[in-house]
Amino acid sequence: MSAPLAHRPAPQKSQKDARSIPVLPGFAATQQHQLVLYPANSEIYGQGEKAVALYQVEFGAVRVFRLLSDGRRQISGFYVAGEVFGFEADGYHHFFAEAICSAGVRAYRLPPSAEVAHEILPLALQALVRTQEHLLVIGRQNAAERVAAFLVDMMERQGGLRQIELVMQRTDIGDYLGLTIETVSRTFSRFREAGYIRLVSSRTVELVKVDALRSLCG
Amino acid sequence: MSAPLAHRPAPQKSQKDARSIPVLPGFAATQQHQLVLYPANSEIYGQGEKAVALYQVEFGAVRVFRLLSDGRRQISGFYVAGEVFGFEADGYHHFFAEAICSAGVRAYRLPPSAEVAHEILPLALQALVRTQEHLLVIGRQNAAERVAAFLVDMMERQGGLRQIELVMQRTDIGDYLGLTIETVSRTFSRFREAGYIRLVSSRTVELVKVDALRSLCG
DNA sequence: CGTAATGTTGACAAGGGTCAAGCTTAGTGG
DNA sequence: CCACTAAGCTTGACCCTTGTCAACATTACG
Repeated sequence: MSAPLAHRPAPQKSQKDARSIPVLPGFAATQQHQLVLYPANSEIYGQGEKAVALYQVEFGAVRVFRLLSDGRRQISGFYVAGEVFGFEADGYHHFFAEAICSAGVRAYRLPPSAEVAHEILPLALQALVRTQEHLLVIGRQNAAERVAAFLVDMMERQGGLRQIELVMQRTDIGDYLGLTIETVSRTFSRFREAGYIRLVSSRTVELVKVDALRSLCG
Repeated sequence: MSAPLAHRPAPQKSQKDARSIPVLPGFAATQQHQLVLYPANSEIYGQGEKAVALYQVEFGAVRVFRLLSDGRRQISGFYVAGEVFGFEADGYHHFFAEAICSAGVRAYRLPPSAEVAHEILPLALQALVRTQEHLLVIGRQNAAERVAAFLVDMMERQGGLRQIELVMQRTDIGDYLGLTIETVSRTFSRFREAGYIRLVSSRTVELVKVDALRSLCG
């Protein structure tokens, strides 16, 4: 399951450019950057491709993941409006990136010899710390702790509002947390029964007892 | 278990400086860098401390890890001669670093406004990719696959020799792979029974069937 | 309204954790 | 040099969490 979708619909360049997300500092208006629209489940880049740009989400959401040969998938991160992804080490992508839902992504072409390194470095370091913290969740926490950490993280990334929209489906959450969809679903149900959350719909969650969830995260 | 060791023996500055590890490019001889000796199990830095330097292992080995409040530990990486660690996002350490065995570590003081960003960026990106790949191992592979991946990785980092020295103990391997020491030990035994490895001693492993191990990794 | 995709729930199995005992090795001191 | 000790490692028995398989419910969509 969860093989990367084969189709890659031709992304469209955006015509209008009314932006709420500021251009990355260091990439002045003269620099090459352009907004591209990706339909839901379309590929933004694939493993093995040459890495030519950094990407910033303008709207929608993106998943970045890796696959094992038998199809097992690990999502290393979700990215929503304002967040940057696409960091690669040796000029080639080691991961896949796909739009979760219809998404606008600004591609910043990388100058061959990066004078923008001092702009990119903080972003890369932040990504590194986030990934290492995720490693702790995956490596040492149980299902309830992982889901709680996920919900709290999502809440904080959506401005701290108690009611959050999960753009991704259960499969994505499972592959992000190293769990099966059944375990994710059951954990949601347990949280609902315990009064920690309210499932407005399967994709809309109200965090009722944030403190309880937070204390679960360790 | 595995709480960070409280004692922090005063590290000694090295007198002689016969080096096999080249100084990081960008940190010229004029830059501030200095070799420090850390005894086994001594702390190099701790979570919450101000991050003032990058570190490169000259000899010995280092573990970088994070703790949950109940003592569960996740080692995000091991570092041996030539490897660099200590990347942090916001000026403070989010992790602990300890010498596994007696280790020489060169500390590169970070200039406040980093002109060396373009030197550091590739290292940070490499660390990011490594961590994301480790995430796949932890999140989606079973015990045998994790241990196989660990052994193959260790082999490659020690020059590809079939006989490798594991400087870390089983507890460290477990906390790196998200497993208990018992499971690590049992998996080693299974590999031995299957003829994949030979346990010369508990810390010395000969990889007899590298291909078998490699195909286990996915 | 019908169909497919997505999500939920239950029964069962298995992989890995926990607890406990014993073994091996290294270090220490008589 | 050997005995004692402690730390580290291995192995076994048992159990629990999570995965697997299956059925069913719900939602989205044509």
